[in-house]
Amino acid sequence: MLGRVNVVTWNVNSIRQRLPRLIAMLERHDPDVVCLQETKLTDDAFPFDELRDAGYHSTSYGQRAYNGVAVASKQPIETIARGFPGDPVPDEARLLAVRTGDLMVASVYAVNGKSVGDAAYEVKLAWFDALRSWVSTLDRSIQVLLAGDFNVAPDDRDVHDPERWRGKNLASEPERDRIRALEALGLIDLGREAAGDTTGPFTFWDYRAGAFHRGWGLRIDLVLGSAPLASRLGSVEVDREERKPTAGEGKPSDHAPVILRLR
DNA sequence: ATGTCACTTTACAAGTGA
Repeated sequence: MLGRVNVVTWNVNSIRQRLPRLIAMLERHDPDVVCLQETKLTDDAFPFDELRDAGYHSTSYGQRAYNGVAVASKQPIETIARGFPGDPVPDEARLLAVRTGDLMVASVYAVNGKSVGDAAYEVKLAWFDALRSWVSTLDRSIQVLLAGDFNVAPDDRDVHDPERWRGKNLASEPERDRIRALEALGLIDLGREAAGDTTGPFTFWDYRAGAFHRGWGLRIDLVLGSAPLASRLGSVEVDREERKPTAGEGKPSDHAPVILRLR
């Protein structure tokens, strides 16, 4: 008998800076599983003790200063993968896959790509191709979840101003093709599934230009589930309050937590 | 696009990445 399970994914943009807000988020949403991105610290500096005190096992795949992904869970965690074969930037900590409870969960932080035409953009596309190859090796007849910051707005409903973003990094067609390639393997965009044919909900607002205040958001934090997992879909919500400077101690991340509820 | 933030360093300002 499977119980209700809540999963949160959140790009915290430095777990050191965000720790008080992270602990408050855990108390607010009481998630069973949490996927974190941009922890920006090495494993030896990860706040395992603070998370344990909050009731969570946790596992980190980190690095100094940049990137870094982690998973926390109320259930014990078995690490499945740190990174994946063929990653064009293997020194960058961008994927941590685990087994916890009855789920296989990967915390994902995709290459940003900087801008279309930049060398980093080509790396981004190659990174997604390698990710696709790895996903193709997974048993997708079990409950698999890829959760994290994919740095791609899958279609025009996922950007505040489609014309302004047309062809730009985070919204370009080659990037969107990479998301569709993951969907072609049977993964389902649960955020879109839950939202239906509407705009948003957005998960990221640039720190600059007062983007949050002006509503200049993007939906780039995704929860992609295998069919057996999607069959348990309850809801997907964005905690946009958390993006506000006033929402907690210290400053907000530029990403809001995404809460996936499974039946 | 860019009114910011977080990181680093032959560091105490400036470059990088987002």
